Amino acid sequence: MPNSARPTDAGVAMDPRLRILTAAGREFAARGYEAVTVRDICAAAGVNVAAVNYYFGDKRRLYIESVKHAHQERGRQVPLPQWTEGTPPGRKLRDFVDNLLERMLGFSQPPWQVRLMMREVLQPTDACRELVEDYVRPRFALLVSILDELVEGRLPDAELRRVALSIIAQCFLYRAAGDVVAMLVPEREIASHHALRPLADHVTNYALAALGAGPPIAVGAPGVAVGLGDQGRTR
Amino acid sequence: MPNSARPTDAGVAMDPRLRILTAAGREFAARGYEAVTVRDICAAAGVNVAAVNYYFGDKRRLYIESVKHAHQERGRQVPLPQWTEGTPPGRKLRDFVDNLLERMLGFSQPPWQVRLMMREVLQPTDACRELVEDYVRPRFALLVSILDELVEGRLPDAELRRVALSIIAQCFLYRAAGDVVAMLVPEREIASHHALRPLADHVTNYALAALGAGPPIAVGAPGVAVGLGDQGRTR
DNA sequence: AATCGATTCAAACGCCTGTTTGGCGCCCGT
DNA sequence: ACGGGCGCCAAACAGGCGTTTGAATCGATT
Repeated sequence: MPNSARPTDAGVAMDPRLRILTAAGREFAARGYEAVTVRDICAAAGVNVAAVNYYFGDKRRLYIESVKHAHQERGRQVPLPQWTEGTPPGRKLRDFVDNLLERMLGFSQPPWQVRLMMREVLQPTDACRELVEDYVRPRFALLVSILDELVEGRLPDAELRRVALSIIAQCFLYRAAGDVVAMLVPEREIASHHALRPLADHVTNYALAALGAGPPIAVGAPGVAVGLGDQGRTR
Repeated sequence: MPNSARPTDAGVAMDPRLRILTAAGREFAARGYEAVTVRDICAAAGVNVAAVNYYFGDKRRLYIESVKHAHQERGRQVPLPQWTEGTPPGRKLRDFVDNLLERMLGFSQPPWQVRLMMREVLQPTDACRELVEDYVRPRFALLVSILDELVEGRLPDAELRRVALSIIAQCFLYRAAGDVVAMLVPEREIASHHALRPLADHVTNYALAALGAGPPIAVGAPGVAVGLGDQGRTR
């Protein structure tokens, strides 16, 4: 693996392998595996067609590598907040939802990586099982444990898992079906009610209310959480 | 091998146009537009390759037609229940969720039609906007009106729409990401907690509790709705 | 019987796909 | 200094793609 690129080179030209990897991720995310040609990717990455086979063997393996790569990148970009011993579970839930939405909708960075992983979720391929075990399951377990803490052990695990899925589902919808949601909701409402923070508050309050750990959904200032119940509260 | 089918033949051999339409729907639903070849479809439908272009012009238009066809078929298969004047809104909500899940998961019939429409939702093409206006929007409006009735006008429309999306999201998750859900939940739990009826109850109860129109999620017999609140109740 | 339009077919048409090839030039170890 | 190997490339490859063609077949009408 001696490399011809000047080791001190920066910016524009990086490791061709990496250029291919990110270009492939972007393309696959946007248009799907079958619709993207090796030539597309190589053009976008500024390398020769043969480079894909040289570095990755074939298209399929490039795809799998690009999914893994995107997943790693994403994990690095949006880490979970650190909680102290005394952090109340309601606060943790709020942070968790906030973090999940930030990851999925990614207002602060290009969300193509999530879109790529979303494809795996929607139609699992070889890369999927690995992705779930490494990335999804620990998160899911964390959410369940937060909920458990929240209801102080009053609910069986099976029930907790269903509630956890209900929470994830709401974040999932906006990422996976965002285009359709935008068609169903008046445009001005998107900005005011469907931005990241208002959404996170809605999902959290909805869950807290359903669990009896917060007041019912009520009329109030649209985004700002209304009535924090007895739980610790956000920023 | 010239077509032996008498015009009066039943069952096996029907209008070739229709055979192509359903074969195409099945294939597109399973593997996506790009991955499916015209030759695949024609082989499955038992017609010559040229038939696609003869009846539909080209592959793209066949795809659009197959989406529309699947949508119509699906609507015919699972009609909404009829409500009388006095039906309480809680009951309506329950029926609505039940119906939505039945449509989406389709325990009673092959769900490939839903899968096809799901593809449109996840990555809209030309067929999508039409699909949303004809099929999704009226349903969505109905759900919002049920919720409005439920809270007796105490919530603004924007809030109602968010709650409606939260409900839809939960049904959506199980259809779109069913494979991953199955990986996250213990196998025996799938049958007991994630069958149609228990799921519908969970989603409904979750919503009722969040809106303050029912008791919080509580421990109880796993599937059967526990505590119907003050709302009218199911079958 | 002859005619006509609609339907079906085998075969072929370009084009584009993923992949392979063989050679060119550059760095690096000895 | 210099050969060997590594990275890179233009070009070519075989096969599959969507689509077109022109003739064969059929049923109903004249």
